[in-house]
Amino acid sequence: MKEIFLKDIAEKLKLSKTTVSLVLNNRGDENKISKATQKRILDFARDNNYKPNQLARGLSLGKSETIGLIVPNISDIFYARIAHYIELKAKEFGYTVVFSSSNENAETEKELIHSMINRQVDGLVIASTQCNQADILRLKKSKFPFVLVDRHYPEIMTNYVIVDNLGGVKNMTEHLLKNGKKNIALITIKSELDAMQQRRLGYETALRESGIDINTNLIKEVDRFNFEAEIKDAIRELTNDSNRVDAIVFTTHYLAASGLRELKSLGINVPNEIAIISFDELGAFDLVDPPITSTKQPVSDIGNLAVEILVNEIEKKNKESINQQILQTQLLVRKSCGV
Amino acid sequence: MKEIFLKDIAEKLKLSKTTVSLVLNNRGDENKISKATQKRILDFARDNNYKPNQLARGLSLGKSETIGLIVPNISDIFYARIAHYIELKAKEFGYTVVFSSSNENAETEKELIHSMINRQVDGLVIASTQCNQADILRLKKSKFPFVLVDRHYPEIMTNYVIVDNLGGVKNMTEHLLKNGKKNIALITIKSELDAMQQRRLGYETALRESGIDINTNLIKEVDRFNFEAEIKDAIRELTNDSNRVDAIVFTTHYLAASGLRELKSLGINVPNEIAIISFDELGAFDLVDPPITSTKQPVSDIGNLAVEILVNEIEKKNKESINQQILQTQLLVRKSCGV
DNA sequence: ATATATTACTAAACCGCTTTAGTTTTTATT
DNA sequence: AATAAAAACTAAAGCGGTTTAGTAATATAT
Repeated sequence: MKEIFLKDIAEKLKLSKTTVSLVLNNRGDENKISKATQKRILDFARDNNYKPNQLARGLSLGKSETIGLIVPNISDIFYARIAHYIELKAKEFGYTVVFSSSNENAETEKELIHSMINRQVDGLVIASTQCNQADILRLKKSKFPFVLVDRHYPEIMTNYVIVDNLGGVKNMTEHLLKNGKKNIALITIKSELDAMQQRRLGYETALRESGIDINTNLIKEVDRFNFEAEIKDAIRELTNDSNRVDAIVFTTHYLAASGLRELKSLGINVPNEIAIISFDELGAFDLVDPPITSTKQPVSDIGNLAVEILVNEIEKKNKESINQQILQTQLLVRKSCGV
Repeated sequence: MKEIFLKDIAEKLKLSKTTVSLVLNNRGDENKISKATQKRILDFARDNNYKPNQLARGLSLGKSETIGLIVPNISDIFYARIAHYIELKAKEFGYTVVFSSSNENAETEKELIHSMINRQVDGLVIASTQCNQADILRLKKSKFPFVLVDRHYPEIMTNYVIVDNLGGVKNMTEHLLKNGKKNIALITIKSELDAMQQRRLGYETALRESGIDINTNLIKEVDRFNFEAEIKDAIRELTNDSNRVDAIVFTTHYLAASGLRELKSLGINVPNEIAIISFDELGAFDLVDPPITSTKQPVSDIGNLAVEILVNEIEKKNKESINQQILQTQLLVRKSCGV
C-alpha cells in the first residue's frame, strides 16, 4: 500500500484535483459538488487512507495549523507541565504544537523564533530567556501572533500570561513573619528577568510593610548555571553563628531543593533552626523531610489561557487587542516553616 | 523590513533563482558559480536576513530535517528529560525536533505518527503506548526510519533503545533480600508493556533465585489512570496485621511517591517497619523522608543513542541494519531500605 | 580555422496542495 | 425558441523552494 496523493484520487475517480480538494476540505456543499460525487471522494479517500501532505498544504495555505512553543528548558518540570497543557488545549482547537528549548540562551531563542516562523507556525508561545527584548520587539512589530508565558518584558506591550510573582513571594514572606521569623533571607537567581525581580520585590515589600529594614546581606543571588555551588556558599554565610537567619525564602523549586540538601548536610534542623519556603515546587515536595511549604503556580491555567489568547489572535477574532493575564498563586502550607 | 524570498534576491541581483538557490545551499563551487557572484548572493542574503521557507524547501526536497518525538506524556519528568537530550543531540546533527504526547492513548499515537509523517518528518523517535503493535508494524513495513525508546515490542524487529528492566528490578529486589527482608511485595502498573512485564519478571527472578516462592497476593497491579486510589487499597492490604510485608518494590517513581504518601498517612515507619525501593526517580527523592533508594535510568544515553541510531538510518549510512540497545541502570542506595 | 571543452549561468518543470476564474450542461423563465 | 440562472464541475496559476537539462560565451586543442 503505497502513498496516495490528491492527484491519484482525481485520476482514479476521473475528477479534477479541484473537486477532490474542495470535498476533502468540507467545502463540497458550498461549492455545489453533488452528494454522490462527494461520497465517492470521501469513501475513496478513507479506503485508501489518504492523508494530505501538510507541507504542501501549509505552503499553499500560508499557514500550518501549528503553534510553536519555546521554553527555556523542557526538562524543567514546570515547563514540561506547561507544555503538556498547551498541547492539550491546542489540540482542542485543532492545532499541533511544535516545541523547542532555548536552554536559557537568547541567541538560541532568536534562532528558534526564526526557524519556527520559517516552518510556518501560525503563532508562538514563548517563555523567553532573560534579555531578549530585541527579538520580542521585532516579533511584535512584524505583527506575528504570539503570547509570552511565565516571563514577560514589562516595557513591551504584548500578550502575556504570567503569575503574580510579587504577590506570591510577599505572601510567602508574610507567612514566615506570621510564624514569628525575624531574620529572613532570600535566595534567588541572578537575573534581569522581571519575574525574578518581582519575586525579590515581593520579599522586600513584605518586610518593609512589617517595618523591617532590608538587609542586603540576607539577599543572595546565585548564577543559574552554577547554582549548586553558589547555594552552598550562600547557605554557609547565612548560617554563620554570628548572624544566623531563622528562615530562607527560595524563589524557585530547584533552589529550595539544593538549599535543603545543604542545610541537611550541615546538620541544621529544618524548620526548628531555620524555616524554608519555596516558590513553585517539585513532584515530591510533600514527601520531603520536612514537607516543604511552597507556592503553587496555576500551570494548567497558564497553558490554557496562553493557547486561547494565541488562537484568538491567529484567527483575528479580536484584532489589535492585547490580552494580559496575571494569575494568582496558591500557598501550600506544609511543615518547613514550623507548625 | 518585509519578508524576502528567493525570487526577490534573484530579481534584485539580476540572476536566476537557480543560481541563487545553488549558492545558498553551498553548492556554488561544484556548480561553477563564480566567486564574485557567490559573494554577491551571500552578502545580499545576509544583509536582508533571508531565511528560506522550510515548508517549500521540505516539499521540494521531500524531507524536512526534522525528527518527530512521540512520548506518552511530556509532563512526566522522565520523558521530559529524554526529550531534552534528544533535542540537544538532534541539534548537533542539524535536525529540529517536533514533539507530541500520546497521553498513553494508542489511537492518539496512531494519529500522531501519521500527522508527523504528513508533516514530512524525516524520522521518528517513539516511546510507544502499550498495545500499538499494529501501527508500529505498519511503520516498519513502510520502511520509514524510526527508533523506539523506553518501550518496545519484543515481537517486532525494530531499532530500539531501552534499559535492562529485568536486571534493574532484580537488582533492587536482591538489595532488599541482602538487607534481610523476607516478605517483599511488588506494586506495578497493570500493563501489557514489555517494560512492565520485565520489571515484574525481575522481581520474580530475584525471589526465585533466592529460593522464595512467589506469592501472587504480594503483587499488586494498579491502573495507570487510577493509581492513586488503587495504591491506597494495595498498601492497606499489604500492611494488614495478619500478613504484613516488610518491603515494597515500586516499578516507577510516581507509584513510589504515592505509596510512601499512603504509608506515612497510615503512620507506618519507613524503613523500620517497611522498606521501599523505587525504579526510576523524581527530582527530590534524595530529600524525601526517608531518602528513597532508587534505580536511576541513563536518560541522556537513551536520548543520545536514539538520535544517533535514527540519524544513521535516515541518512542510510548503514542500510537495513537493526540497532538494539539495552542499557544498564544504576542503583542509588539511600535510606529507605534500612541502613 | 574548426571542433571541443569549460565556464557561468538559466528556463522551466516539479514537489502536492489550494483557489480563482472559468466552462459545460441542465433546468427554469419569458 | 431564446435567454437567464443554477448546478456541477475543471484548467491553470500559485505557494517558495530545488533540480534537470539545457544555453551562450569564451578558452583550448587539433
